Parts: sequence; C-alpha cells; structure tokens
Amino acid sequence: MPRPSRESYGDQKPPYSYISLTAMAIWSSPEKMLPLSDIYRFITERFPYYRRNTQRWQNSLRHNLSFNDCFIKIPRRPDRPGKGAYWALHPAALDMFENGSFLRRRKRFKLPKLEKDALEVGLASIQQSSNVPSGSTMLKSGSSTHQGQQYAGSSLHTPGKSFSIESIMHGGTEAALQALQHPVVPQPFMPRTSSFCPSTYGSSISSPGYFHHHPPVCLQQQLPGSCPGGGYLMHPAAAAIYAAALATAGLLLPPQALPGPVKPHALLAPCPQQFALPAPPLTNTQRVIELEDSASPPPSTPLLDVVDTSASSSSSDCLQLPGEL
DNA sequence: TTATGTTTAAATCGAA
DNA sequence: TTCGATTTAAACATAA
Repeated sequence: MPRPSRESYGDQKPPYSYISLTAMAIWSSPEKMLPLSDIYRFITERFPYYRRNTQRWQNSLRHNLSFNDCFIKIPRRPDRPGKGAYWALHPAALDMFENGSFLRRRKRFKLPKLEKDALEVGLASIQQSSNVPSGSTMLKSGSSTHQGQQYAGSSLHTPGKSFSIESIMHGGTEAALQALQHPVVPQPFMPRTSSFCPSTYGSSISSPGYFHHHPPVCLQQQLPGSCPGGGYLMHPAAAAIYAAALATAGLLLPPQALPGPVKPHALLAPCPQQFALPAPPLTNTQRVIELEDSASPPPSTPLLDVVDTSASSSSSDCLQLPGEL
C-alpha cells in the first residue's frame, strides 16, 4: 500500500513531532539553516493542519527550538539584517532519527552540560567576530558564498586577525577560539576518518572523516593566499562546534600529521559505535553522476554539492531520509 | 508593538 | 506503574 505524501494529510494532524517538522524544514533549506519565520512558512505550506491555531503550535515550536540541544541558534551576520537568528541542526543530531526517518526518533538528543556550555562559548566567539563592522571584512564581496548562498553566521575574515596555525598550536584555548572566529579551517586541520562518537562530539569532531560524513556542516572551498593547501568553509554551526571541541578538549590535529590519514589523538576515547550520515535520496540526475563517479577515486567533495536543492525546495519527497515513505 | 527566544510547569501518551 | 518524550500553556525578557 503506498503511503500518502506529506501534502495529502490535508486537515489531519501529520504524524510528525515539532522536532521532526523543524528538522525537516532546516534540512530542506539550501543552507541547512533557517530563521524562525521560514520554519513557520515551511510547515504551513506543506501541512494545512498547521494553518490554524498558529499561536498554539508556534509557541510549542519555539519551545522545542530552545529546549532541545539538537537545534543550534546561529547569529545573523550584520550584512543580513532581520529579526531573530537562524536555526540549524546539530550535525550529530541527524543520528536521532531512526533509519533516517522523521517519523521515528531514536532517542532524545542531549548534550552533556560541559559540551553545551562549550558550544555557547563557540557561538559567542562567532557572534563576536560577526559584530565587526562589515566594512572591515575581507569576504564581504561574496567570496564566502556557496552556490550563491551567503552564510548568516560567521564568514568574516578580519584583517589583522588572519588565521595562523602557529597561533592555534601554541596559543592555547584562547588562540584556538580566536582562530575559529572565522569559520575557515585550513586543510591540515581537517579531520579524516570514518568513525564518530555521538556521545562525545568533542572527540568525534576531531576524528578524521567527520566532515566527509557530515556534508551539510562543511562546504568545500579553496582558500586563496593565507591558507596553504586550501581549506574548508564551515557551516557556522560546525564552526561553533569545532571551536567548542577545541576549547573543551584541546584537541588539535597537528599539521605534521599530513599527508595521509591523521592519527587519532591520544585523548580520543575509543568510539563505541560507528556513525554514518543517512544519505538523502538521490534524484535521477544524481544517480547518473554517482554511477559516472563510481569509476573514479572517492571524492572529497561534500555531499551538499550534489544535493539538488532546487528540487528539495519544491518537492516534499526530497526532504525524506532513507526509510521514510 | 510584535516577533523572537527562554524557562517552567503540567498534561498526555507510548514503551519498557 | 514508571519513565521519558512530546505537547501545550503561560510568563517573562529582549530585540527589531
């Protein structure tokens, strides 16, 4: 029996929790983050049930955003004014939906207090950097864009505060945070393995391969000049988490570990389980691309680059993770 | 003024 | 029956 599409719930209440609905909205957006008003819009456009009693469910939704650790508030960039912040999903929170289905939530996503506090520090450091007057930013002219989309968070590159590996290596937490005030992580620091500990993101974020398995949190971008070998433009949420990880655990991946896979840091606890990001369903075009690419070595390009965002914004099917419908 | 965000509390529901 | 997740309501603060 074919299950009804999302739109066909009509006036009936959809079987999704507010957390699921919000995650859906965020996940469907090209930038993987949305302001509150756009989350409202997403839900009301797709689910007629939520076109009434708006005050009630919107209050509940706001409660969920604040209450649940799986949602991260990303401060607006000065050149993108507006009311309220952007909301993103914690990368590790993708794991909370069983089989990638928004219908089933495996467990509540809760960060340990220490890591929650650290994340606040990370976000605060980003917010601090985004308060720099826009006239003094180097990336203002759009070099921090991806597919024409600019980040609301922290794509500022302040003159005089350019990234220095030395400052991270020798400057301690303070310098690490300072360095992370802009979200560009030099390639030598980009982790590369396939293991991930959901319970200890501070460690897992430093695991090699993390960003390959969490494509929405990292958008590839070659950097000119100051970062030899290029670097990655991180999603603001990822940047905050990265800063938090550095701040709490002091986990830094030494550049001399390159080339080749980065060795696990001595402080890393053994991963109790493997984590793999549920892959979104492919469009036909993407399947062709994947087939064509299968003969070549594994790409380092984040998955987001092949996500058909135009389709995801127009079709509810594209929001589904494997296992749904 | 209104939208947004935080927090607390209570009710409901389903799984263990 | 208990426990945890979710929903709902409400009060309050803050920012645009």
